[in-house]
Amino acid sequence: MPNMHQIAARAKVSLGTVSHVLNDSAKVREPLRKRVLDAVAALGYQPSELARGLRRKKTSMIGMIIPDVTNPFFPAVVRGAEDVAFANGYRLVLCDTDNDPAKETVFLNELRGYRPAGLIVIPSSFGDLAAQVDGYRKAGTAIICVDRTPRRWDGDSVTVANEAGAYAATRHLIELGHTRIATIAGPLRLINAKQRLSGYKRAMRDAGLIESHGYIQEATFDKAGGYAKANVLLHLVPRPTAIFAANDMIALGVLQALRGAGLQCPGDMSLIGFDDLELAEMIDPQLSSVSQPGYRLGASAASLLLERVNNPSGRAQRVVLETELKIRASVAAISNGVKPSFAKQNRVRNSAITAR
Amino acid sequence: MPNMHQIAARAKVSLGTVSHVLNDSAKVREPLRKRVLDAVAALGYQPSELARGLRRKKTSMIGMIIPDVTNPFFPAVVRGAEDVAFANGYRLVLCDTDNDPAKETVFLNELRGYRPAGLIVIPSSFGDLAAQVDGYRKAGTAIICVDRTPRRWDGDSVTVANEAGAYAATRHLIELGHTRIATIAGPLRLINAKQRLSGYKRAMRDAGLIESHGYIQEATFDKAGGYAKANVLLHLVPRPTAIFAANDMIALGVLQALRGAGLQCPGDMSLIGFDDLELAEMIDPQLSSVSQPGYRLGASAASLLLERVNNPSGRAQRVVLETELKIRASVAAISNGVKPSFAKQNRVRNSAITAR
DNA sequence: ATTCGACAAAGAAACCTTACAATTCAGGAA
DNA sequence: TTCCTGAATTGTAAGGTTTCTTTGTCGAAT
Repeated sequence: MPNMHQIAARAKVSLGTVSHVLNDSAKVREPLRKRVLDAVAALGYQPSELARGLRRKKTSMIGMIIPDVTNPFFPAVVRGAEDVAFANGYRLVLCDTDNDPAKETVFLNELRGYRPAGLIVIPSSFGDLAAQVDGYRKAGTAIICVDRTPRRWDGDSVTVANEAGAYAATRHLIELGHTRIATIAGPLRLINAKQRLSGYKRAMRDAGLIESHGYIQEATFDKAGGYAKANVLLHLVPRPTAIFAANDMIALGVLQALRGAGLQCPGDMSLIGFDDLELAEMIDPQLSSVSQPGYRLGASAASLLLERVNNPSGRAQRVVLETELKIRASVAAISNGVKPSFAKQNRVRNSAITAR
Repeated sequence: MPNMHQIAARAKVSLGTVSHVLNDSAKVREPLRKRVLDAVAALGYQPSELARGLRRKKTSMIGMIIPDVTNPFFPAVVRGAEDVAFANGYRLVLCDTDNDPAKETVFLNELRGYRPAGLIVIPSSFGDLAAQVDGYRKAGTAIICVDRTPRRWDGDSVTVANEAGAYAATRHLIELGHTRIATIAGPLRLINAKQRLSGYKRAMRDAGLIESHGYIQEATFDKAGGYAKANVLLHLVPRPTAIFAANDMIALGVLQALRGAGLQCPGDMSLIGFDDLELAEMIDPQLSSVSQPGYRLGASAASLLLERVNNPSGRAQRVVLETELKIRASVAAISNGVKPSFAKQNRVRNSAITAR
């Protein structure tokens, strides 16, 4: 591959001049400029990002660490981030941790060697990111957390209103007359799973509903997790009449379990998910879900990150995007239950309206 | 960030020794070795992949160019490639072309600057890859095409038996008694779209069915494309009774159009897709589809590529994976049609059994 | 006519690593 | 003891770029 020396030689200018032409870093008189450009075209020269990065101590790569490309929610985020990054001349290095903290650590370590301009992380674990952050910050690499943050994260982040979304979903089930409402939470070491569980709990409390034993299950954020824990819930006595699943993949697992048990949704069981994946409205029955804007999550993260790259100091920003409850066919009013009046949030929080 | 010099100074050894310890490129006596490792740990040293790549003229990055992360088929491929690459110490740089040849060109150009060890490409266009390949090959960068290849591609590739899959799908519809079978093909500049169309045509020919005017529609490989062209098909007279969609996203668009027109699937229209996305069996009705192994496609591509990286010469390999027809609820036998006997492929190819 | 300033271009150093050639050392054979 | 051999270690150049410093040129001002 040709290098700058060869361009310089062919254009009969110095190395520095070639660099200035290529980067617009100083004025170069038109005739010389043209000679350089001609040489570049003639030799099919492509600058080495390696040498460039080595010299500048920074590349135009952005490392993105996600838990699983296979969960359709994350590609949406990736897409958002990619679009913004690309438009600004940055490239995305995608790392899939497979929800494995060990793999996450490896990526976090290795990525430093590429001197990326920034990192967009959807963390899978609490500890490692926090431990690594210092190293990155010292190297002048910006980091932003998306969708979830590690414990006590004090950097930039873009997340959604998980607690409020879960509250709205649970509340909707309550308003339909359900009282035996279970939830399948995500892994509780993840802050978003925790927040969604809090939202569920607060709605239950606000309605004066009592947590039944076993009605709160913790699962991995995938179909298999949902399937397994749904089967646990289905064997409880009394059986819940509604389930709030902490994400749509879990909800899909629930549907599968229901089908396996010969139960109808929403006839025997109402179900609300979280994410509102594109497929939510295509499946049978159409899945109610708390919609979160995956693309915007990624896009905001990328633009915030780039802002930070250009202005490393400055207060950390925490963007929180809204969610929206989409009601579809997977929920039904309970026929034989007593419909409880829903306690006003500000008035009776924690008070004791018992509906049963 | 600390560099090798500082490690060498702290460990009181030469630069070369540090390098040997780090790369296992020569034996180093245990005490020295330990001193080096201690210094590395103490300073939190991380080798610069940039300097390394610059020196070696090659990095351990693999560029992967895909048309759209948002189509669930591609993440599966990515996942397969990522797993294999990761296991071998390579990292994936993901580029999303958004099906835009211009963007593809940009990526192809820019990526060279990073001196990746190899490229895994799902091409969106015919021309550009072919034009770039020479440059890459000269730079010693291996390239492999996945899922599709450009016209006259003579390098490594991993694809599926598109023609056979489409043939099987169409043949199944014919065997159910359908005679008015339409297809919504993908963009015909893509070889896989073309092959699937050929499979459809051959099945029709083999059964002696005549191509009706307008029964072959070309669409983009997404839901919007399927929706638009399905609406065209629904207004044809006589209306087709079955549609073979060139991928599942198109099929989803078809379902949407059917719903919009108040038609039943499979009652009024049988439908088979291609890809067998995970969601195919979750939607209503469950979608029949030609299953192709996305993960294996990616994994094979990555391992083939790595083989080629280590052994640049050697004949180009073309791996073709099998497809499998999955029949689900979206197809039904036609009630009032005459069921044609399906012509044996080897006997009556191109002969004139007319079924209507 | 000389000096000054502005600007363009050239040249050299630095970035961090690896590969290779050169040097040192220990131990065995003569 | 001296020489030789093989292994361990060291020194240095190279790789391609950017950036800083220096040199050179030209017109304007003194």
